[in-house]
Amino acid sequence: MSIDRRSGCPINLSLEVFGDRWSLIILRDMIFGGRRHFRELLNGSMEGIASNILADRLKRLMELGMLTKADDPSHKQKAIYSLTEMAITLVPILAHLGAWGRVWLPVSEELSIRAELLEKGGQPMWDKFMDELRHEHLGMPLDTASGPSVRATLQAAYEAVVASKALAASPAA
Amino acid sequence: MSIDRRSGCPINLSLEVFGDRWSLIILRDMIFGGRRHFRELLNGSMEGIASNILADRLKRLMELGMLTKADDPSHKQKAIYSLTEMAITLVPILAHLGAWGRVWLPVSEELSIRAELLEKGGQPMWDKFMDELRHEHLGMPLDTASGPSVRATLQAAYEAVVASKALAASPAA
DNA sequence: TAATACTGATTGCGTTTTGCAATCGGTTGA
DNA sequence: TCAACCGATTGCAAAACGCAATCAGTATTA
Repeated sequence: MSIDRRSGCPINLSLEVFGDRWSLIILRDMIFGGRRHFRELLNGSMEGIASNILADRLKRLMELGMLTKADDPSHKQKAIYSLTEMAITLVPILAHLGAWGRVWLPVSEELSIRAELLEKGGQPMWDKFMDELRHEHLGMPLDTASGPSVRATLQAAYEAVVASKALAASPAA
Repeated sequence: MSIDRRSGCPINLSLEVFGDRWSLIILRDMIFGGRRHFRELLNGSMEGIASNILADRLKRLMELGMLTKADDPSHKQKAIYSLTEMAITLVPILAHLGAWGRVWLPVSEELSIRAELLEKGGQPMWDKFMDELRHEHLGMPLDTASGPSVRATLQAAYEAVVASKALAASPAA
């Protein structure tokens, strides 16, 4: 379950960590969707991840040091998953990945608005976002507590696009 | 063999293109190693790709528009693979991936020197590199023909580290 | 001219990983 | 008491993978 070590190349090792079809999807949902529980990740998954795959990937990501797990005080059986610093620093990679996909692949308008804003925001926005994630997942103090959170900003933009598309679909309603 | 389209999310679609253990490795060898032929990719692969997997991925990457294939005039049976613009614009992603891996994973010194230089060079170096790749693979004119090529610079740094490590291993020789 | 090596693949086969559906024992709130 | 929910786990089929052997055509060279 741990890393293969086919070679010591940084790109290869990175691929061995999240070079599959689900690991980055899970991290994306935790980072951008704010999901912390198994069921949130399972039912909220746009791509329809299966529960065994989710369980396997969560375990693997924990072994690799990308996630930690803790008991949720509100529910004895509930576990809460947290991003580690290692996972939080993926934000720039996810931003680039989204930007690349937006240019070259048949993305949907409402799902790409986040990537567009994140790309335009650039490093300052990524830094602010990572700072917020450190606060949320690692309990660190917020350095730059200014204005609405990056996640809220992205989410609001997403919902605005969804609303405007719904309006365009039934303008008389 | 084509894309799944589990969702229109840019990150998901990007993962469907190269979210496996080999596609990015092949592109890495073409971009940083300058490999253009099947055998070069097969035998030069540090991670030891199997020939059927290589054939499959080359075909898939062509279908996705990341590669093109042409006859090599020097050898009637030789095919030469070229990167498309779509693949060339992966350079910043590969740079970030390498930088992240260098920080968090057990990379080897000689294989991470390239990632280090590419990270330090930043966007200007990535632009220069992409310009060189466009020249090499797409026949475009070189906009910024100044100094040694980025690939040569990275390669020289790699070889210097290898040499210094060999010296350290047998100092009296 | 004949032998040898190299070209980009393809095939067969056994192993591993993946995806899906059903299910698990325990917890919670009504 | 009972249905809904919690994080998983299991069985099973399909796909992907890794490896070795092989292919036909081409170039090199003895």
